[in-house]
Amino acid sequence: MTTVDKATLKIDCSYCPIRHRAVCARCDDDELPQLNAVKYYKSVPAGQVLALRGEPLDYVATLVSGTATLSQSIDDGRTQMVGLVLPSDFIGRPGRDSLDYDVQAATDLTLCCFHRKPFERLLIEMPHVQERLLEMALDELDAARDWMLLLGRKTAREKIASFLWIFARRSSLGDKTDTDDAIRIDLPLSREVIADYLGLTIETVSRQFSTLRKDGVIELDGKRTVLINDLETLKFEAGQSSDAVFHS
Amino acid sequence: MTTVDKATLKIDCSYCPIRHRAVCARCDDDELPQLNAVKYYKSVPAGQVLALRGEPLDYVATLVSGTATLSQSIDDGRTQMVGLVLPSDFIGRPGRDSLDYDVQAATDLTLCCFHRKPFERLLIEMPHVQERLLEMALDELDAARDWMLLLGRKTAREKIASFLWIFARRSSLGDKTDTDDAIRIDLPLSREVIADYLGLTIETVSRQFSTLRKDGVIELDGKRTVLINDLETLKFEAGQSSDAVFHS
DNA sequence: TCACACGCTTGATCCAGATCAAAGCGGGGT
DNA sequence: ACCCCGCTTTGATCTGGATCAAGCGTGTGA
Repeated sequence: MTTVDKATLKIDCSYCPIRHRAVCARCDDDELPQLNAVKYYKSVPAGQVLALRGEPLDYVATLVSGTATLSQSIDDGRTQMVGLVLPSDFIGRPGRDSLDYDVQAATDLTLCCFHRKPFERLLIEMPHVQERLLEMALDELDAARDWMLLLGRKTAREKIASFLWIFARRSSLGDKTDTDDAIRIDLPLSREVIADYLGLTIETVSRQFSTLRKDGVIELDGKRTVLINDLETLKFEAGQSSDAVFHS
Repeated sequence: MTTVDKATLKIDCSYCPIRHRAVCARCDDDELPQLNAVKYYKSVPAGQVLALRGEPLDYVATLVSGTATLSQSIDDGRTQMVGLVLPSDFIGRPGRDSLDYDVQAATDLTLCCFHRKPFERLLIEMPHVQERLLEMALDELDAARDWMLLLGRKTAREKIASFLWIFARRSSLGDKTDTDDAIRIDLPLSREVIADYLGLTIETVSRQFSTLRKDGVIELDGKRTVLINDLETLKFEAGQSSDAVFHS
């Protein structure tokens, strides 16, 4: 809504890097023009707030690049991150004009946006989008429930290990080098955001990073880069079984 | 799957007590026969496990009466409840034959079941069901995210108060006596299940109930019945703002 | 009628993680 | 080059909730 939005060149959906993972994943090629017609891109600088709890939001969007956070808070300042938005994830809620949490850019973002009303019409006209949205919502629900186990029952060390495990798994899938070479992770989040994500304080986060390093589970290269030598060890530290099942 | 299932008389959907809240809520009356044709009822005794993490489940269902729990656990025994299933809520995941968590009857249950495959066909044929399912999934996601704030950032006292607040709000809506008469809640859950829900131990749950009683926030009548004199006080104890927004 | 089992409460103690406090240490601006 | 300023690490201490350990009721079956 502020003037920070900067329209980006509109790319044809067929060249979109997340074409097969986003809300449009199930669309046939001949359905794409309909989406193309109403979508628009938006760039958002790191730190900007995209939506505030309860405030109207007139668009929905797919994240094309960058990382955003979803968070809830209590008035005394306590904050809990309730979701991480990664490329191909969907932002916004069709059928309601405000969200129950805040959305903020953790890095610079590129969004593929739709005004809410046209998008809701689209949902009815294109069942493939609706189906995919349902599937994505159910996946997010499963992820949220995994996170509840972490928040309610895991120790600080397990929390940090689980957190790293998520990124490690994601990047080791990316390169398809499924082997056990060391994995390098660039965390897009500050210690404070990590703490809010895990239900810890920054001091505890920092200490756990240090002890995991001393114990040889990880190596640190600067503040934001983590090297993982052995995925199995990390998985073990994360509390094992919970993340065992792995779909699609 | 075991022989404990007991078929119940099949009731016409139009007389169903949850007709307007469940997955069928948006269906027109002339769509109901399609549902009627494939649904079947099932009674489940308290304590029975409906589904285990990762094990195939050949049906999906709407809960008609009773209370069920969704839970995750780590092998060393730590358990976290990740959802409460109340009448009109949906159990199961279309498009996947197993769940990521365990489902267990907390009380005797009545289920309105569909075999999974026919239900998936139904979803495609009846967009109203698909739409409603999406809406319900998004509502659950919001609820899960509220719960993440509770698990990650609230104190034991706030957790107990929030827990009671959920039931209080639900029952005060039910009777439509929106006034501030004392509200009586019959908890369908044991202390152990409450503890697993809130990420606490039974001892802490018990102590917090006691101190809330001493502080005059609640009264206890037996182990499972709670009286709430003043909803506002309870809401305050629960950490206020977080639950402020209230849809539909 | 008893007893014993199970769910709950209450008490005593412990400890993981919070809180309070003080250094490091980059990186960007002048 | 230097100096802030914000982020991070590390140290010292405190504390809320966990853990360990008895009791207490009440319902159930012998």
